[in-house]
Amino acid sequence: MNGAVDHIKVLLVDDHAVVRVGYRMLLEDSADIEIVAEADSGELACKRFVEAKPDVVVMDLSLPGIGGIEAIRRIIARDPSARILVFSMHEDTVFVEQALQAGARGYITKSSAPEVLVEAVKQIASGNIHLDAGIAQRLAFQKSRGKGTPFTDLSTREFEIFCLLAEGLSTSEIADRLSLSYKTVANYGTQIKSKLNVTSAAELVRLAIRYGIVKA
Amino acid sequence: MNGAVDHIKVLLVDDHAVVRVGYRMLLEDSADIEIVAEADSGELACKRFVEAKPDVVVMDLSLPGIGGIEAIRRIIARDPSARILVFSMHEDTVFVEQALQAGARGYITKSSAPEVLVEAVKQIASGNIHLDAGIAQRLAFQKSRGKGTPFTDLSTREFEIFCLLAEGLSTSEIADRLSLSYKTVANYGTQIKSKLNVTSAAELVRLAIRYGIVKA
DNA sequence: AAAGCGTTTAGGAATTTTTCCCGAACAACC
DNA sequence: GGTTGTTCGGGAAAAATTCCTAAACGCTTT
Repeated sequence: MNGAVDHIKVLLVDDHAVVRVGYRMLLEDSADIEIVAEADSGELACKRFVEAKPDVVVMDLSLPGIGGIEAIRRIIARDPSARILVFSMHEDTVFVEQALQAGARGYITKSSAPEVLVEAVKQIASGNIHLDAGIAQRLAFQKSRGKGTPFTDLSTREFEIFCLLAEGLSTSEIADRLSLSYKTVANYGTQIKSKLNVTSAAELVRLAIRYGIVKA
Repeated sequence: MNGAVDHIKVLLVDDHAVVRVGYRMLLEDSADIEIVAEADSGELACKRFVEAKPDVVVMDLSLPGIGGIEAIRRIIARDPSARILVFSMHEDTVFVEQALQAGARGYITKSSAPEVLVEAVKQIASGNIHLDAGIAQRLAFQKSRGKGTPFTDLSTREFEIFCLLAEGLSTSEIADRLSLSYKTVANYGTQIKSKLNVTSAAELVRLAIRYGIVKA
């Protein structure tokens, strides 16, 4: 089933037609790679996958409709051996986690050198996985302890303070509202950021919004 | 000075090499268009512009270093007749406003059909302006109601730093990226919050997300 | 040409916030 | 009874923010 594949059939998924042209040109420069289908939405990607039976799917995450993650999930549901390479502009580990959990076999960013894309496609075609080096490192660090949604290992109090921070309250305002020492809240803040693996208040807020905990 | 140009020399500016390959292929499919230079940063774009004297600059906005808006401003400062087409993934009118104010002659998004890019380059080469239809409509609608965004009284530099703050970069990371003193960026941060009438980083991020400047 | 204005840049100093390290109190659980 | 996790907060150092000030630059206006 696995092992070297001499002729690699690829399905390209990206909502920007111009970008797809770039991928196509780059990949077909390799004699053993052929683009057999393209899709500009998650739904279409699933349909094209069934039709074209590609060896590798190269997929952007930001897609109209069901989105890239859900598209991966559906393709994997149909064929658990599907080989999907995510080629996203998001370096955020939350996306990587989601993509891998959905069944992707690789994740590289659009900041990668063009050769990296070709290399990754070949790696994945032959049954390996391929992660961007920097991302793999961060992910490993993150995964060393903890799993599931980022919030599962927050305690009740931590989560409460997290929500207030995400809403924009200052440390002293929170201390006031919860009748806690300023120090306590400040220490919680540090702890929360550490647990959620973010370095700034901004990232914390975006995480909260992404998970619907506060609205923008 | 204007009128039909039989041979259009183009400068391509985008930080992703893969994407540049796509543009190049697409544009050079037209016999009368030639890519005479490429750049992957704002600074390099300015340098290449002086060297190559292109008829049209095709430019992404999200660039490392000084950023796309500032790059436009600098190129226009050198040559007010420069013809710059912005080819961005941001559909938000805030960016369109900033780009046009900086001197761009056109704005299309990466969701556009490939032919639109070619068409826009030709339009701009012959002295016209070219705005994506949907964007033009929204911009006109907004202007008609006199409903300015909260960001209109941010200067170019302020807006640039605002975007980076909203993305979650720390003060020192921004200083590093823009080659500015830490103090300068810190002071900008205070100034920006004051102008936008927010008191915390969290509120700033939410404002940015609400207006589509950064994604959650 | 000179004057005025806005923008960009940045230092000084005081203050506030964050971070890291530590420990106590308390409940729960095996 | 010991271990573990949660809550709470102090101390000290480090980092960030705020407010004030000012130089340099380009642009406009008189």
